[in-house]
Amino acid sequence: MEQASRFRDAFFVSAGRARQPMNSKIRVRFAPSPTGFLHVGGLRTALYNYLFARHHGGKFILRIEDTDQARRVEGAMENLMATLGWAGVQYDEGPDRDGGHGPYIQSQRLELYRAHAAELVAKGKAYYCFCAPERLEDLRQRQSAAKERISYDRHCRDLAMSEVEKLLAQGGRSVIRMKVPLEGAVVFQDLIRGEVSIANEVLDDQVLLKSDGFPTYHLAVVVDDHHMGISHVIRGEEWLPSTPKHVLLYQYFGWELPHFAHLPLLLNPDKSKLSKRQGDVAVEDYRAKGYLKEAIINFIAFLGWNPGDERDILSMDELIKEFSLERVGKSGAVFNVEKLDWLNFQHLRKKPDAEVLSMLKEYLAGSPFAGKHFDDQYLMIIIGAMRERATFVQDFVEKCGYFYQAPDQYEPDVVKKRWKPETPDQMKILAEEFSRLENPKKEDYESALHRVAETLKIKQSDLIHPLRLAVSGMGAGPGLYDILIVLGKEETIRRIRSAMERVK
RNA sequence: GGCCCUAUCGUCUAAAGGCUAGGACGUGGCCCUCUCAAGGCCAAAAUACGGGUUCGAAACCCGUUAGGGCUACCA
Repeated sequence: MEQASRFRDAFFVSAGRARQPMNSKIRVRFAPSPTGFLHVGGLRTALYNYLFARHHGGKFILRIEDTDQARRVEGAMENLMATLGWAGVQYDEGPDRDGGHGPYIQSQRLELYRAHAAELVAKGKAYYCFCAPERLEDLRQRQSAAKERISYDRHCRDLAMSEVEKLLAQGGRSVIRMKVPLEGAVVFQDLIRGEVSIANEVLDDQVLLKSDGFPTYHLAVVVDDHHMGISHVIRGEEWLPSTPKHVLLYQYFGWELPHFAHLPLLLNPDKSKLSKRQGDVAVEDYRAKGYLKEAIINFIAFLGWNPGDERDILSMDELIKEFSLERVGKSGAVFNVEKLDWLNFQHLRKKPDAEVLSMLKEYLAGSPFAGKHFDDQYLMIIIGAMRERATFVQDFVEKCGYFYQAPDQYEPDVVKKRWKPETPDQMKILAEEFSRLENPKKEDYESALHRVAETLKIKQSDLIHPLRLAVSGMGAGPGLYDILIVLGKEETIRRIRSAMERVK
């Protein structure tokens, strides 16, 4: 495909050395704004950056874009870093990991942005604007009412130098805006979308430096990406329309352009941009629900990318090995939880027993059974019995509470179907037969039940189902004899007797 | 409204102009079976529409339609 070859050309040019994909010059970044929890879309962007960097032996940088003081949320940055760490998306440079390109928090780089804004003013590529917010609001309203394109009317673009100096001396509020050419167009290459072209006339004279002295995203991202040596800007598609402004800024500064790759958006089931109010979007939410990081990473990686073969369960190492921007698709992907559940099941199954055990113990500690002690050996048998039935670690408890506590109720539907008038008498005989067993194994329970069935001239299943109900209170679960082994002879008999009295 | 992006089963996707459009989740059925699962087998299910280009189009071009994104002194 044309797109693919374009990508290779772009890539090898950037590598500076043909046919040499391993290049330490590759530097990418994830640049979230610390306004809350890490969004799953954000995690995917971070992941693709990370995979791209690792695949090519480059560096992955975390940069905090906190240039909007109003939206600042206390602790959000720490949370972001912790969640990234939990997910295994490790950055090489970041606020707490200096790589010589810091600081990695934009609010600590204000002087740099001011200097660069001043440079553009001096070059005639930007200008001071003294328009009041009220005037701009009014302007937008009028444009909107007249169905005109909404943009700044460039009121201050051609103020005389003397006028500017006078207004500045008066100490009025001012911003610095970029001077967009009135004609022509910006054309740039996107690694995922190919050539993108936008006419200059539809571009706004974007504010670069706000009146509070902070830069806007557009200035900060260009300045930082340049000074941090970013080779590939891999970010969400929502940035595609403002990329021409960034391209223009690179030109104004005389800097080399990085490669751009705009990722397709993650979507709600109704295909709108993934958002709150249509389900969980914070990575934290999924973590709290018991999803494994392996499943989340695997799932998110496949939303917009695939390895090109028919594998669908991949580890982080395999993702690193297989990942390429060439195989990233162009259209948005719906985040559908059913497949995530299946992947969680798959990844949980792949975990060694010992690891599941420690996760189970951790979960138990926060459960209603926290006060009770269950030894490891006991829990291990439960894990063995429940593996094929557990999608989440908590299923080892919630789908089989009877392993932790005698049933206090019996599922009415199952009672109706399996518990006949003659059942209590049969259970009594069965309990007596069990009581004669010594250190019974699975087979011993089985043959004991078989003997009772023969004696009573009934089918084994006429005993099996009521017995399952008696010991578990449920109609579904592991093989009956597996349950009995876990419970042990005494507990089994106790539960049979209890059920004889209580099931009705 | 303007600009930009996108369009293959319900969902995630494969097919780089040439097989019967392949796989996965989910759904339904069958097998296995003491239940529920797991596993196995089978099935239903898609190239948005209309024009071109071509011997040949899901693929390339144009248009239409639909969806989405952006349109701030937010990022």
